[in-house]
This record gives sequence, C-alpha cells and structure tokens, in this order.
Amino acid sequence: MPELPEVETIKNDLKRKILNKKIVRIVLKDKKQARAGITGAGFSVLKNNYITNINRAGKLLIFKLRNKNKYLLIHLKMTGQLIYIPHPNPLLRKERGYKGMIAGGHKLSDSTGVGGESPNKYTRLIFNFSDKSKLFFNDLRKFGYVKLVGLKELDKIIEGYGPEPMDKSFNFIYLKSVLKNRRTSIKAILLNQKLISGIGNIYADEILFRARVKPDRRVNSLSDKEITNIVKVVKLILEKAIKYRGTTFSDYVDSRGKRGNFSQFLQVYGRTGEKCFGCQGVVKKEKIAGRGTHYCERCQK
DNA sequence: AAGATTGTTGCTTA
DNA sequence: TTAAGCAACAATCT
Repeated sequence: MPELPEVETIKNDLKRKILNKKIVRIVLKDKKQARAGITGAGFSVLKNNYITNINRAGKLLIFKLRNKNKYLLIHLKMTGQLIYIPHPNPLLRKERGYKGMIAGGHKLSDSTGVGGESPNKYTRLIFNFSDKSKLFFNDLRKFGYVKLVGLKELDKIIEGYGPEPMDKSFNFIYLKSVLKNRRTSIKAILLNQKLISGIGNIYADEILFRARVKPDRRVNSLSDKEITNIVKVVKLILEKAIKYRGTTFSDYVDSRGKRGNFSQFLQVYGRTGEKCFGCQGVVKKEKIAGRGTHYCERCQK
C-alpha cells in the first residue's frame, strides 16, 4: 500500500525522469472506469502539455502542468502503481546494463507482483512522451484515481490535509492540541489524514510498536512524555522508510518496478503469531480503528 | 464460500 | 458543530 514513503520515492524518481517532457498521447486502457477521470476534455488539456513539477500532499501526487493552468492529481490508493519505461531501444539499454529488458518489450528485471511488466491487464492509463518514453498507471483494484483540477480546487484539497509529519509544524504542541478533547484510539489519530498526512496502516503499526504504545490506547490517557515520543518516532520511522525507498508488502513497486527495502525492518506488520523481536512475546493481531492491527502485548502499553 | 485486505468518502449517530 | 464509527467501494486471496 503506497503510504508517504512510497509516494515520496515515486515522486523523487519521476522528477528526475519526466520533468519538462512533452506529453504527446494519452491512452485510456480502461474506458469503463469513469474513475480514471480523464475523458475528452482531459485529453486535450494533457496533450502537448508538459509536467513542470511534482509535489506530494500526504499520499496524493500533484503534477504541475505548464499550460492551461491545470494540475494532474494521481492517488494510488491501495494497489496503484506508476511505472516509467524509458524509450525501448535495445542497444542503448544493453550499454546501460538494463539486463532484464527484452528487445522491443517492456519487461523489467526481477520485479515481482503485478509490477512485472507494463502494460499489463491492470494498466488503466498510459502517458506517452515525445522522447518515446512512457508512464503507466496500473491499478489492480481500481481504487486509485487520476484527476485534473484548477488551482482553486487544488488549494481546497490541500487544505483538507493535516501537517506533513516531517515538517516542523508536526510537533508536540500540535499533537497535544489535536488529542485534547478527543477520546478515540491513537491508531485512529495516526490514520486520520485531516490530522496528520501520509501515514497508513503499515507505518501506523510500526510507529506504535517503536513508540511502545498499544494501538488501542485512548488518546486522553497518553502522557506528555508518550506524546513527545510518538512525534519523534513518527519522524524517525518515516525518514528511515524513505531512505530505504518504502515498503513492499504486496503490490507496491517504485517507478522502475522495484520493491521497497524497508520491508526487512518491519517489526509487527504482517508478523501475526511470530515472536516479537523485542521480547519473548508474540505479535498479536486485532481490528482497531477498523483496520487489521499488529502489536506486541508485552512491549506496548 | 464468506471474510479479510486497505485509503478514503460519506453516512449515521451521539 | 463536531467527533466517532462503520459501510461501501474493487478485486483478489485464503
């Protein structure tokens, strides 16, 4: 599931690859999906346009277009992928060591899951650039979306997001004020995009394990010390996850079709029934805040 | 074969 | 007015 570190990785990679390239053609592979949001009018906005910058708000990617005063939004939701394929020139590729590339095809080396090849049966949209490179939007479960908006609508959407966890504005004072007069679980707070941007189910569990706080703890029971620690750990875990290019659990791959390397550091997510790395306890799983939640009963209070 | 999977929205209830 | 919780969404896997 792409969360903040995964979306950040895709954003940074794509910035190096598609900025200021001319979009010459859009191919909608999944016409039945009005969800894709790109129809006749959208095609004319995108065609012959250029992406001049890419930003991120929480898990949402924001592509700034040079012309027509529009922004292209892409949300990957659970299974969305953005795969960039350079111009398929076999000679060039060989020289640069793209060993997995098959001449004339688009197969990427050693990638797993549905990211193995593009286009594939889950490809919803293809951007063709003037240098013959392509960007594929794949989405197995069709939860993701692509949308064109004006500046006004974009501002409204961004306003709906809470502070970026890595930003200075996400600090003890802020979190304390958010928790005041609330009685829900800390996990529900971490997952609430209006309060904090970008954290999803995997990192929420990993953060709370590292902070040694049980996910179902009511927030009005948290001490100042615990709140301070949660703020610190949120930044720590996300920073490390970005450094390791995100986590691949099922479908996530980066724009080159490669897995994220933070998976090796997962302490509780997906480890139900296994031994806790921190004590002799066992990792438990139960539904908290409406989501499958992993924690160690002994380490986390 | 029903239930779980998850990011987000929208609805209902308190 | 706002918070909290849950269903719904899609498609696949167990």
